[in-house]
Amino acid sequence: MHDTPDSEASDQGYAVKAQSTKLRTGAGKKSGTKPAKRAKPEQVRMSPQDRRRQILDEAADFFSQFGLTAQTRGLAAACGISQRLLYRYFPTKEALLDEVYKSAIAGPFKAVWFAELADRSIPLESRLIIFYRDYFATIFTSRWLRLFMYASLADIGMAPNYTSTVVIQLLETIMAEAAHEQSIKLPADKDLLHEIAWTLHGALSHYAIRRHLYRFDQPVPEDTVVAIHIAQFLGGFRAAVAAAGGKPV
Amino acid sequence: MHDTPDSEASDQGYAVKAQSTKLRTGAGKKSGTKPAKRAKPEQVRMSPQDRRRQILDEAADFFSQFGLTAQTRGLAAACGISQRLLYRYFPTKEALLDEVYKSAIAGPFKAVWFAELADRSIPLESRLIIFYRDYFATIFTSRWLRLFMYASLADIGMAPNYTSTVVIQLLETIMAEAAHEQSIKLPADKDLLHEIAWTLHGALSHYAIRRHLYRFDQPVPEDTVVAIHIAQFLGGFRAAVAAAGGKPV
DNA sequence: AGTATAAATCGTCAGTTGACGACTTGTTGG
DNA sequence: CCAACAAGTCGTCAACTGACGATTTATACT
Repeated sequence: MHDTPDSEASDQGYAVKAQSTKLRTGAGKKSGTKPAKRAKPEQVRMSPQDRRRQILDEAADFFSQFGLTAQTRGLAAACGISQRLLYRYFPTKEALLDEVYKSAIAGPFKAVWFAELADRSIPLESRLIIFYRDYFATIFTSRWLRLFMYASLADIGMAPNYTSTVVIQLLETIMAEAAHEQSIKLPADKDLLHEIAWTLHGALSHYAIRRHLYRFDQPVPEDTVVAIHIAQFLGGFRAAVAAAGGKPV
Repeated sequence: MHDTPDSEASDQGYAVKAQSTKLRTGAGKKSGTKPAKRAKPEQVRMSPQDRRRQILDEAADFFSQFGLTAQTRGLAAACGISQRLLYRYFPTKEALLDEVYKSAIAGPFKAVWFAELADRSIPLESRLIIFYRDYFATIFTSRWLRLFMYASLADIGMAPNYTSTVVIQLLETIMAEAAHEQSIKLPADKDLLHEIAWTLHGALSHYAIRRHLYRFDQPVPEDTVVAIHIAQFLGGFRAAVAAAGGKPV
């Protein structure tokens, strides 16, 4: 009955396989056959804080993989707990999803990025390369992108504001730096300005989407792709600003 | 697998035969009550071809709006028919989804685009503007993008090949034209070459995603955005090719 | 009109799925 | 060692959902 109840008949592909790694067959928790070096080897019962954290982390992976419509029973199985226990930590599935969004989507953004992008002691091209390397490791991950996309499609409106606000700030920073380095006067229209920055950020976002969502083959190394896009952006910056109506100085 | 349910007329042969009375009644139920005789305004019973077409069209809208996990009962209601009738035209929900994918995702691509993009009697910038204007009206629609995204996330692998193959062809065409107009020698590596073209196509794809999936405010007119991105691409083309390792001539 | 055909509906079944009351059991402090 | 607290599980309900046999009925053709 228990023990991998997901029959292969699942037509939607929700199958939660390979979630074993539990091995919770009694065997006490002491005199571990496996030191594991973990301060908290494997508690049969966890503190509410740890359990909650574990559920949220597992849920981020789970829902990013199977979508927000995936079932709570599958999530419970992935956590190695009963489905009922989820409702001890979250009143409803939707409340759980809200928490997942906050911790896994809005959480990872770093404030340092603004400072690093504005550090004019380094060439802008280098700054951009460094920034995007980190951005790919933090934001443009399979988990983040899929969760964000599922949430966007579901129109849950979860926190589109926070995310978009931060990204807009990044775009403006990049624009200010590029304009400064190339001595170009930017258009006064903020929306137009954002659109120019999107030629870079959107292209790299789409590259990430291609990798993690469309699952296109991606033979070219990530660093090379980033370098190409940044070169393209800086090389075409003057032309883009001109097309947007700004006057080059 | 697309077999007809019982012993219905296998419409495979008809394809595009009956185009008559294609008057889409939308969803309005305001027309006559029971027409009964001689009244062609609203048929109580439709021909299998028309009904099938109607279901597929409605299904594309429906699933693009609510996702591929939306229920067949909802679709039936949207079509104004009983849920059971769906199974007279499609053996399973999955078979229906396959057909939707074929007709609404793979279908809209136009072969003319290749010819138009390669017409060197017109400046490339103009060709690209014309091409993307059409591409936005045909492919970068809310319906297409959402369906494609849902399908990609579900990993149904439906027909990623066809779509990606066509897009790759478009990318190569654009690259060949840009290289010719700017007298630049392209890198031999196809993957690298595609990546350069993606700086344009990916950026515009992402713009469309922003509009229809993320639902960002989009105050800048579409034509302006397209113009900016194309200017950016052509202006930075040489730099991008150089970054990719190609040698400018 | 009358009848054959098939377009369309009704009713229902079996497996899901979010939610939760009631019960079990590991852990802690005395 | 043991009682009390709470972490955790069991079983179940009601609504949902894909699928389909049985039945009704609009339409075309005598």
